[in-house]
Amino acid sequence: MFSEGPDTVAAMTTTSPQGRTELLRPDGSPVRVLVVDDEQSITELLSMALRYEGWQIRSAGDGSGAVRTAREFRPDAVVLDMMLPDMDGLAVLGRLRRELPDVPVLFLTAKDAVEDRIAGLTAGGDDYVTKPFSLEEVVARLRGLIRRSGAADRRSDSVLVVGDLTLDEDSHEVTRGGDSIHLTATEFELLRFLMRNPRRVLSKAQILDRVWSYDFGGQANVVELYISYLRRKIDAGREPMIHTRRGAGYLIKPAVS
Amino acid sequence: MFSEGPDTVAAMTTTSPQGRTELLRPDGSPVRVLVVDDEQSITELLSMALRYEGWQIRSAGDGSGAVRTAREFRPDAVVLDMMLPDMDGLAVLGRLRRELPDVPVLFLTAKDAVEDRIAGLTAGGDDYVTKPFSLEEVVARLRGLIRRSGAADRRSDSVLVVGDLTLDEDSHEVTRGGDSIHLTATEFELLRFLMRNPRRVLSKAQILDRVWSYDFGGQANVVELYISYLRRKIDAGREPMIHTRRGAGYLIKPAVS
DNA sequence: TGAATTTCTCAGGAAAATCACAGGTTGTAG
DNA sequence: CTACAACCTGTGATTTTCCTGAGAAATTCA
Repeated sequence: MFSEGPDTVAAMTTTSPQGRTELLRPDGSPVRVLVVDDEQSITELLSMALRYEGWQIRSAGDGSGAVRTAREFRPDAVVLDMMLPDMDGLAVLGRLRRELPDVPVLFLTAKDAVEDRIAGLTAGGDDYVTKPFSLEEVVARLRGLIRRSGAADRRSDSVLVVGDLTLDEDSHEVTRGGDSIHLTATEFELLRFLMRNPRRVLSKAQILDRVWSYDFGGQANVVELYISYLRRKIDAGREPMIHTRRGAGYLIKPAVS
Repeated sequence: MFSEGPDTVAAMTTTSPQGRTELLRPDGSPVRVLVVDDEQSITELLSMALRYEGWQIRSAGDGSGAVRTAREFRPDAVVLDMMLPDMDGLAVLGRLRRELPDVPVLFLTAKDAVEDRIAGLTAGGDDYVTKPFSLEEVVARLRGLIRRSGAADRRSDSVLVVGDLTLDEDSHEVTRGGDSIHLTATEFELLRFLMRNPRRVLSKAQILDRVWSYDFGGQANVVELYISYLRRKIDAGREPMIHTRRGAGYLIKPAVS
């Protein structure tokens, strides 16, 4: 049966007190994710962020450790750096596949070495992000993989809704009051983060930490700038949904409060 | 001078306040918090304030002491100064994470060092306050962290209610009789402090100590001024909820007592 | 490769918040 | 009733925070 089986991940969702929707396994236990990267700062960063999603995390620093942990931990998804010290990423993948045939993998890869090798791999339903990534990106991709891998129960949809504003995480489509709105990649991620935490004040530091890459070293006022861009596209001439809490941060909420 | 002597002492020694919602762990035992700072004045100040919340406190003055204490004390949350004598704040964080993977951390950091060093730290749901902080700020942030981490028993919600007045700590929204009221950051903190101690006289000294930063060197009548602001916004044309006890302090209570 | 798009820095200016000061008001002790 | 202490609040200076235009740098796409 699948009471303990990690391979069946129906994408049940439940809503926590904060209004956050969490992915859960059919038996109500938390989703399990294995993180594999040789840089410890990366595994720690990812573990933190993914635990905060309510998931159960294990990490490994090399290929053999990954295979060993996978066998015992039976994760529902794997985050795998393609650049590991002991063996080639493809070799690790092969061994993982033997242990966990149906588990989706999110590859981490350097910016340049993308197209050739990865393209083929993602054909099987896997996905990848390039380093340096933003946490929102990793979390979103992972949520998508897990959601789709539990094909039996695909009730959870990928659309966030706040008031008359909608954002589709799969198609990247954004509408307000029915009108389609074009956003750039960064604008999209910022809006997604806001909409995943509606009616909640988010500080500029929080936003920077989640939406921008972990190695971003620039000015903190990019957040102000992109809020400004979003307002121009989303609140333009309408009842504003993005609000400033001076000295605290920003929040999004339905217009007709 | 703003110490009235007897009144202050009387109010300070009042035992467990009624109407205060206390955070407890699932087994009913008090929440445990570890405070790490090398300035003893700071750890003492914090320990006193946090104990007053009904929490169990331990403190450490350096990184190695912090790790040692954490292992044995198993706190539900950690307050961590990023500037420690023996090791880098990030190093301490790493070691703490290994001991206590799921424990939320509240960082204390200098005002200017925010931009560079905080990057990535709030990613896992952690939070930070800048020195000099106000005690209310630290307590509120800690309560938020503990609440969200699930260490606390009841998934207590973030809304304070006194009569027809409500204050939401997540959205920073304040309403009276359904009408939304806009408050500035300082007004918000003052009202939060009053509402967390309803029907209780709070001296100007107490208010100054909790709501303003510990290094505030200004005139004591800022409290009067901000009470005045609050009244204008909250009691405007309604049955007053904020009352003056001449020679003693202020208190808030439901209008139709 | 060149053009279009996107990301980000910088800086000026607007808006808001904080606080000191001081004169007015109210409660109360004597 | 008087005088004083405690409290209230208008005014405005100072500081903080936020917004946004302009353009440079980087990236993407044809």
